[in-house]
Amino acid sequence: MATPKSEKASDVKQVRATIRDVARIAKVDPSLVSRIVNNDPKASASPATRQRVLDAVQELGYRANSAARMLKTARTQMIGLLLPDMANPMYSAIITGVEQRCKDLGYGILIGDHAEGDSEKTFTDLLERGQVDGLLIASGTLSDTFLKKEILDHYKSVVMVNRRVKGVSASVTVNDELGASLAVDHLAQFGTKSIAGIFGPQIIDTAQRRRKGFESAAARNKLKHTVIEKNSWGMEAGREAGLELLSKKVKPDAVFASTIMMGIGFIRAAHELGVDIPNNVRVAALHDSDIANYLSPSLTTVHLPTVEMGSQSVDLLLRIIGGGSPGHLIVDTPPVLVARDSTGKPKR
Amino acid sequence: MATPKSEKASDVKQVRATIRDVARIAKVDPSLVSRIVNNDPKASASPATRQRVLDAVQELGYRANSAARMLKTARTQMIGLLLPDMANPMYSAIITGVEQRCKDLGYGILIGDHAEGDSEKTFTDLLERGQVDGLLIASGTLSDTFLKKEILDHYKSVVMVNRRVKGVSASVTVNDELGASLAVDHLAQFGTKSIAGIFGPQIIDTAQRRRKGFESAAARNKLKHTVIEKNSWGMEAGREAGLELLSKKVKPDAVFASTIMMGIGFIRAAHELGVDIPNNVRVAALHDSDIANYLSPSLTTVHLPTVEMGSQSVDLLLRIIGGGSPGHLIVDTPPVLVARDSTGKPKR
DNA sequence: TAATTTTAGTCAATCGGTTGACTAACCTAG
DNA sequence: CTAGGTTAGTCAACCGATTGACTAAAATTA
Repeated sequence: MATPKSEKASDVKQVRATIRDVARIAKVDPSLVSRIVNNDPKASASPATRQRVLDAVQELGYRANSAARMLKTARTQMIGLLLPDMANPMYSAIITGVEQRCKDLGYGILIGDHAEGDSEKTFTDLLERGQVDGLLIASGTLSDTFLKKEILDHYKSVVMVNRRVKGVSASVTVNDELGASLAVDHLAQFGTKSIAGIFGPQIIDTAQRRRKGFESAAARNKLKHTVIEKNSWGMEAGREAGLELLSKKVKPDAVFASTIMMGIGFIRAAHELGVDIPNNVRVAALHDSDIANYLSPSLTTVHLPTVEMGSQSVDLLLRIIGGGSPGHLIVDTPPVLVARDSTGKPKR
Repeated sequence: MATPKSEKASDVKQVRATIRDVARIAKVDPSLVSRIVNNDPKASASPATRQRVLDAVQELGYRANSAARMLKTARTQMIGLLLPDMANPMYSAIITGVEQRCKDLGYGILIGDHAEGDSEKTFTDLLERGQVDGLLIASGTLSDTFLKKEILDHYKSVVMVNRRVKGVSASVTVNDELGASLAVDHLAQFGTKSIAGIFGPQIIDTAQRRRKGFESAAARNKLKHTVIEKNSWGMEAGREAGLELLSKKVKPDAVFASTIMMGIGFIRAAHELGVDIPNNVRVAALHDSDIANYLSPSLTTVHLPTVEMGSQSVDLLLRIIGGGSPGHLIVDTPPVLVARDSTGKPKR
């Protein structure tokens, strides 16, 4: 019988090395291995021993079994991220931020995308599986009362992202109000007399803040302003609002779309009605995304620090998990106006 | 001293009931509880006992600790999903499918979004943490050789989504070739003489299949056809291709964009050059998404069964995890043309 | 009725790491 | 030279669920 060459790169699924394997090779106790790989300050090992352990870890490609660690420590090193809709660029920016930060901190992300309707099941699943140390909720669609009830029931570490819910004591938001007013200030520069704002449901605090920014900036700029409130934040809502506004005899000089999706819908409506942007009406929207460059005309937006919002949500959540105090954080990176063709060149 | 009312709804984080708690209340051995809750056929319990156990489970709100279960069974009930870019509607459709199926089957999704560059780290992290039973890779950007090397090294259950890689024995794709030819057939209906196709890097098999479908359909329809190969699949690549094509003296009558993002970029280029769609040039793209309705003109697309691709990937992966044989699956839901304004009305 | 099978359930080892308590050897200071 | 303190490391009890092996009683069969 031929001697098997060696164990390397065999066709057999390799059995993962355990801490005991490492201990055996390094000739130490498993507990010492554990302490060394985890940088436990209580680990006292001579440099030589430490090196032996590290070498053994290297040689075997040892990585702690996360299930065992979870079981013992009651920590999963994972957080749940609940989103309504991955396709929305706002949310994908948030994910990016969450992902970056989690990667740095060695946390995994368990995702819960919930399309309309089944939201509640996903949500409770994620919680009840008990596979996450905490939860980030970036959902504009779940109702306050549902959130409150479930969250309080399960009493978990939860951070709301881009929204605040009464009864939930932690959130991370951006300065929506300032963002909205930047857009309005910009729109006001063109000899503008009247402006319309298009908003999502005002039951959501984010929409309220945007509206507040819109109204105060409009007033400050002495613009005649009107508000349209739709019952969603999407492209269709923006288009509908656009059709309403632009089919009137007196059209507004400028339009503020409170979400980029609404801005896209608005541009579409203008095309349908043959209204020229920016000559007949100027438009700016909140939240910047690459797509804004590829619309015709390209869409002026206000860049919100959404990626930062994502990463700071992670920080806050982990602080809470670690026993720290919750709180309501507003990302301090300021919104920035990104002027594009939909607002044309400023007069004057 | 006041007697504490009861344990309900206290301010203390509730300790999760363990299987022993259930066993104690139901007056049975923990092992029996385990067998009953898992529908183990070996469980033999009288109806009365079974009911007592079920009641106790209910009463305590018992849910098995997943870490403990993972540890013992060496199954995590989670799969990893590696994506290059959540913002791309193609990928968000895939996620939707994956999510739906996973939810039905009680699997969790550990997400790995990898922006350009750090791809490799995310990838290996996900694998090495050993927190997933298998991996779905829907990345157009990771190189074949890297994938092959890493995958073979770790010898894991892996399914490629929307792409095939030599050396990886499982994949799920859609009928890209048919999709492309549907678009070309449609574009050929307008007295079209010449057509151009815009593609991403032809090292990726998906791009190759699309090109093949384009060329054979163009030939079948007796169209003079040219191909532009860009080194990415995004909006900017589409725009650049558009600028090239449309600034020539002789423009093609029709353009096939092999991705919707390229289609968006192409429309933008046409606007920049003042070329009217569909009167001067018609365009259709592969992959349908809501955004297509809101472009101006709205974009004719071919709907690909991307959601199905996602869910069928899960099925295949779980089959492999369960010891089944891998294979290359093509989703059999056929692509469907969705005619919109960018191709105008058919002549004749 | 005695032998055998089935039913109903229990026992105990195990998965792989972690962590408080403990010990033996060595070092330092009085 | 020895008490007291470090240093280097070991021991063993968990964490919570699963599962093969086992037993006692009940039901069936011969």
